[in-house]
Amino acid sequence: MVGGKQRGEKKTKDEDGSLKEESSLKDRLLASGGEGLTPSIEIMKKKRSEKHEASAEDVGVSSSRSEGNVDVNNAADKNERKKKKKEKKKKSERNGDCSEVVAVSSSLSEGNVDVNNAEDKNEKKKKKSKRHEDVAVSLSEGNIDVNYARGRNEKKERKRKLEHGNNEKESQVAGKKNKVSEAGEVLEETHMRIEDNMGLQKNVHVDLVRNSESEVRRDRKKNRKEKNREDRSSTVASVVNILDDNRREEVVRVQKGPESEGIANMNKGEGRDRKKEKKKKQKKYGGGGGGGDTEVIESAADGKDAGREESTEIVQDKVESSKKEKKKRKKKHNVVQEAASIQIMAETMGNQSSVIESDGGNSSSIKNKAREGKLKVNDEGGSKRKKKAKPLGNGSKEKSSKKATQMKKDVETTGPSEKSSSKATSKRVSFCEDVEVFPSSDGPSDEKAVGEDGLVRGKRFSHEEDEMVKEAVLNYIDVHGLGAEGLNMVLNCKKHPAIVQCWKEIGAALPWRPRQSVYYRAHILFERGQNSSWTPEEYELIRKFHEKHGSDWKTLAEALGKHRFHVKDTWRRIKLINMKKGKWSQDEYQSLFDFVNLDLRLKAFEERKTKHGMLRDNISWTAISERLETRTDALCCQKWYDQLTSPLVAEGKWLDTDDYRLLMELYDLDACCMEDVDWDNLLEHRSGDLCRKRWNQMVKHLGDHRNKSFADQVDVLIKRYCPDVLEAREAYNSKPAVP
DNA sequence: CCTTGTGGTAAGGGTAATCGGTGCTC
DNA sequence: TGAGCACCGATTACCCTTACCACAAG
Repeated sequence: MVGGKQRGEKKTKDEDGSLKEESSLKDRLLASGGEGLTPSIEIMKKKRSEKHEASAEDVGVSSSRSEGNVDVNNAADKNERKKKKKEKKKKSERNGDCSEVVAVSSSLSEGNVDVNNAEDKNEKKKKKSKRHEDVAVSLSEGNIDVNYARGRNEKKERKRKLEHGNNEKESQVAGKKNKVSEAGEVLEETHMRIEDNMGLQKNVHVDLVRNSESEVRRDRKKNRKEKNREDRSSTVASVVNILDDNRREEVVRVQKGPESEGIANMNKGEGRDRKKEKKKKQKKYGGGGGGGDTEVIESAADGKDAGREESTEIVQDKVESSKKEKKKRKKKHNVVQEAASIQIMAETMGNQSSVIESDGGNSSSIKNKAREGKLKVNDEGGSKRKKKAKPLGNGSKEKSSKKATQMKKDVETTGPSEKSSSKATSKRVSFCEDVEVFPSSDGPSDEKAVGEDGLVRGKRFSHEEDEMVKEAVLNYIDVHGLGAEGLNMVLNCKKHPAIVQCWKEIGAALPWRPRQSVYYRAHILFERGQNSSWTPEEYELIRKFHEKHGSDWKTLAEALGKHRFHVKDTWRRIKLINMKKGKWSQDEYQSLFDFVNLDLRLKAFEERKTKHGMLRDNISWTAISERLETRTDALCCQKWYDQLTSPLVAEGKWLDTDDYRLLMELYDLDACCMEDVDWDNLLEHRSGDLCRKRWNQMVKHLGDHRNKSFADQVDVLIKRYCPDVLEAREAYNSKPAVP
């Protein structure tokens, strides 16, 4: 409740500030169906239509465009046939041997499907009347996904049944496990329902194919309408006014101070307010802020959820008790009870790894574990890597270790990291702010990872560094004779006044790293769970927990035997109610571009703040994801940088801003096909080959539009890459970085 | 009472690894 | 037509920093 919903509330609460104005700006822009977003396009379109009037070559253009439709249909038919064949093949394989299917079981893929199932189920509970509509929505991604999902669900169904059978056997042994099998039944029923829905979806499928065809026609019609729009100049003027207003507001805002922020700062300013509110609310838990909602939902839930509900209750009980403990800090910590409840959790969840080392273990055993690799360390990364290693990133081990020693030497001369508190050093690291030439996939280079204070930030811990951190902690325990409870004490040193400053000493072992980073890393290394995959039941637990208690990740993490970061990250992945999977739709692409463009535009009026080396454009992905509603922030970010931004940027051969220039030139040129373009003279500072290469990259992410005519493709892309964003980006980049 | 230092935590931007689908070639 | 392979996109897990808070010591 605290996360998404509270954000929604907050937005409405802040209606007096400029946020409202900015959001209304955005609303206005979006309400105009993207037209308002593209003032420069309108200007260009006007120019272009004038050009058309002057020349009499329209016939050629339109004929070439009409060819696009034929291609689309042919391609669609071809794909259709292929898919049917594949499906047949898959079906026969599935019917062949059930046990094979079980053997194939992968906990990860299981998780995926079941999450969807669970989501579907929730939806059904809440909106039973809308059942069929929901199915249609979940399927709206098209034919491929329907078949794909169906195949996967069939597999899962069989697996589920077998697992269910096992659960029944176990249930005779233990009463608690009975509840798990009940939950299994619920899941099974969900599967049945989903399969029923699949039947319906088969029928929907035909319509979808038809729709996609008519969509192409609709797009073309829409494009023509847009071109004929007469009121272009007024739109341009209004948007320019809006932007000017925005500029003025920005000045006022800077003068007023950080009172309210736009989408670009939504995560920061607003987030802070939210945090404060959240804290207050969390303090009031006992009274049940938001508990009312949950109760209603819970009472509405049918009895078959009892199994899972109960397991949730166990966690919640644990949460309540832990909160009481927090309140009565001076009370003795009841280790036995905690361990017992964790044990129950582990049994209920079937999570063998959930038994965290609450007893701390003795230092020697920890050492052994660490050395034997029982405590999971991230050294597998290097050897396991199949994929092409990205050039810089983590860097090779030798390289990083050499660098580390070098840095260590450097820092030792200047003294240990006494000044390493985040406030003292924050925003002092001047990493590459030149967005265009930032190697998109590499992260900061080693040199750039070293800040003015000589501390390394934004660079992953190497295996050697991990070992050093572990060694330092264990050393501290040995030297101070902390014994069996040592690790526990160090990781919770605040509870032990005698060693409250232990991190000063431990952090000194890696003087080139901020103490905070060492602290963080040590917690990860010693606290992360061994079982990294998530079960559908765990997903459901997180949802229910968050619904009731908000972001108290630590408590939940303790109960689940996982690290709180990972619990939190998992929540980030599952929190969107309308989350979509699979291929991105054109609408999603367009929306992503619109929101990123808006964010970049707003940034043009902001100070250019120096951030740490891991950040690139500092785009507010969370805010964008919330608006997009169908993809998580991480997915948006990844889509943007991995696919929509050219890999040529990483190679230093291309700039992000060149995308805009290229498209503007192509739009002006109004060529019918690629051959008509004089690529060599398109951009002054880029070769023809490069321009063509980048064009081909852009076309790759046009989805259905890939089969359209060249001119139509330019139209689609110019709508995505609004030319006025070029100015905004240039304006932002030309500003001096503010620490 | 104020300031400073420290541990602790949530939030958020970003990366690495893996899996499965797709398309190309033979 | 189908097998084999490489590539690419989607997904998941994980990383790391920052901002902020609470609390204790000076």
